[in-house]
Amino acid sequence: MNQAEPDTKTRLLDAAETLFAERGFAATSLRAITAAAQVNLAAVNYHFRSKQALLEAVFARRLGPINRRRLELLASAQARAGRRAPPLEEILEAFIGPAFRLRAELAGSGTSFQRLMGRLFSEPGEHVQAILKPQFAEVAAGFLPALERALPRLPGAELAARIHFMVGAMAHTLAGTHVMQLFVGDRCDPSDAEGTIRRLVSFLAAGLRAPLPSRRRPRSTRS
Amino acid sequence: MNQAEPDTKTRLLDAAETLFAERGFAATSLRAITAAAQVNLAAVNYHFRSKQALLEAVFARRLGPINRRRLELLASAQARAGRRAPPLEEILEAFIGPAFRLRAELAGSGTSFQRLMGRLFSEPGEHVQAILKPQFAEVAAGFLPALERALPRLPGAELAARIHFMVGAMAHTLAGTHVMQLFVGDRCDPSDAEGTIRRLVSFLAAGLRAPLPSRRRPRSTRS
DNA sequence: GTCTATATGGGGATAGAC
DNA sequence: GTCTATCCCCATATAGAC
Repeated sequence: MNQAEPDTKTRLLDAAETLFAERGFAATSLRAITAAAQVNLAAVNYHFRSKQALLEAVFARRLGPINRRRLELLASAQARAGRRAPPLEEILEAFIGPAFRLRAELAGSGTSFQRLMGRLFSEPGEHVQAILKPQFAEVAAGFLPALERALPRLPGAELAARIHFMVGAMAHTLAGTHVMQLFVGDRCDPSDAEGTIRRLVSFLAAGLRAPLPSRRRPRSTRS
Repeated sequence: MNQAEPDTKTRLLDAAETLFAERGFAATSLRAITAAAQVNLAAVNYHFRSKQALLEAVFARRLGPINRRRLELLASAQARAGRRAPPLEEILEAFIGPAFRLRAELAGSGTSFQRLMGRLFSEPGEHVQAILKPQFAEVAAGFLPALERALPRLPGAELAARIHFMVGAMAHTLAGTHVMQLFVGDRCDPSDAEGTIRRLVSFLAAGLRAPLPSRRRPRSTRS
């Protein structure tokens, strides 16, 4: 429990989290992880069964608390709203906030897990998907009805597409993009979690409330 | 030039495009690629120099035309608008459309490249970033001023953040997410490119025009 | 241009001493 | 729980015959 010298298992989790986030799962060798953790190579297969199981453990450690916090915040927003639907902004804040506040709460390693989580959404591979499915099924069951109530006039297919966009914006921001430095320069401060959350909530709320797209664009812009 | 039997180089590009999109770069072996292309293993190092160079060739083949089309569409929108700024929706359509119309234009392999491009935005690794930088610098130079003119009252830092969100939504949609099937079921038809473009433009235009987030939320939602 | 064969290194996983 | 040593497979890349 001494923070100066965590035990082997924790050191492995920390190192794996960082390296998986930086290089991706397939490109990270167990040798690199054990070297970074200053642990023997065989320790991975003793404490975890395999590289795959190590990845699962990395996620299990963080994702549970995040999703619990999400549902807590949603529940308290619903309690405040009484019988009516909570405001869209509060629903979004409940979903987004816990993920982005990791960095502040965990100091060093919060950043890595944010990046890892962001990347994972667009990562292929069935093992990865298998990790996330049960975790997200629970939050989906809570947030989907809330969003439907907050946006009662939005058709289901449209809501589905917009949730898709929303997750994309969030995941990309969590991943801490690289390419976009070209567009935006360094005017974004990624360590300003509260500012990022406010901006994201404002952007997404407006997008989710957007008027339905017309079936044909008003002015002909044929490609 | 016979489409029934493309030459070895093209077969390799096609197979690499598909497999990189499905499994990621590091997780795809040259053996898998040559097997899928029904080509000898050594052909990769004859036609391209290395695995890395093969990836670059896969991108060079598609990204150039897409970005050229983007700038053409932007230019024609600007021509229609005369001295005024083109409508935001037309700018977005010019940026988004060409990427999503790949699928229709290329039949089979368009889908793979869309997925690959979407994933690449959040992928780490300097080689990958090095591929995209020069390509995107050009489109950024065209679109950034156009967006600034279309959103004259938006502060620069805010615009930067929102472009970030925009790219995330687009990349995630291109990647053809997996996890989100839980949220949305199968109510999204990914083959409906025009529908997706319309929805994305509508969502993003509203998000980009969103009111500035207040520095403190009106109602206290402390975490 | 295309093949076989191989060089060379790194990967995950494990056995068994301590 | 931790270490050394090693098994065994697969990776990229190349050499050289055809």
